[in-house]
Amino acid sequence: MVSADGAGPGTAERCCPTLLAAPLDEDQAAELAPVFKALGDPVRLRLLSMIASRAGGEVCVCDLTPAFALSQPTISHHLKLLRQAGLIAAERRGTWVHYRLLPAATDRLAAVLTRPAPDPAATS
Amino acid sequence: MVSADGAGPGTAERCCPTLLAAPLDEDQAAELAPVFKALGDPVRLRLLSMIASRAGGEVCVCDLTPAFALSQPTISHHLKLLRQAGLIAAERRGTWVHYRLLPAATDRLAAVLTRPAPDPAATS
DNA sequence: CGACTGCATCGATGAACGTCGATGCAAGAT
DNA sequence: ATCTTGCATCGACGTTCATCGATGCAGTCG
Repeated sequence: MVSADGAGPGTAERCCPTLLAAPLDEDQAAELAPVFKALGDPVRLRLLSMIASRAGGEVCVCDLTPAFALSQPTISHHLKLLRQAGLIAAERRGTWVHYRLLPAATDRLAAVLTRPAPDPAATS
Repeated sequence: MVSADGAGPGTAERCCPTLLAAPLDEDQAAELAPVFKALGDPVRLRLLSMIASRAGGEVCVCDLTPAFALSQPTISHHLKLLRQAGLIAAERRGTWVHYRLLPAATDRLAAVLTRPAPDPAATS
């Protein structure tokens, strides 16, 4: 599976996926952009927030849909995009489908946007 | 009593809209989404990275344009979107226009995507 | 002064996106 | 088995986006 804070060798992650420290590689940009694009919609942002801030870590779709003035297929569509971006995961339990956050994704984005250091000994 | 950083109970959370702690407000989502949308493109992601990782903190457009296989108007368009999102700022010095990162924007996004606490008392 | 360079803006075009109603499928209820 | 509910998928429609060539504006150089 995906190693969130994988420190072991052989992982597909580079050493410094920090957007603010070194120029982003073309492949890295192509990999990161869709995830940011998934967050570039108010509805998806609120959906992710509702899922992530849930105590049990899981939310039923039946709790998400009535929170918006949108049709049920539209909410399902946004959830699918968030799922394809690797931000959330779905699990069917009986009649209902529960969604939960995949913290590795948000952790990665937060790391990408975090300034590593104010360059203490960085001369040339 | 604790008076360092307002970590006590009843802390006002209006200053720190953490996406992963509480359901995002509709207005907050509408304000945050365009910024994420600006990052949802590989070209803009690389542009921002090239600007942010510059030592002097400033990059001339003439250094950015030849780094892509795109026309100059297209690069200018992407820079405009990043500027409108509040991520970068432009300054004209003589013939050339220099862009620099606005760290407040990326700091805010990083904070939004950061998990506040690793569940101190909620471990099973 | 006029010519040239760097960058932004304009108008157009094809692709992608957000949204909807209709429909399909899975699982529980009767 | 049949009906009902919860959710995903499909097809369609209008809007937005990414990209381009052409053009305009600001500053420099000869």
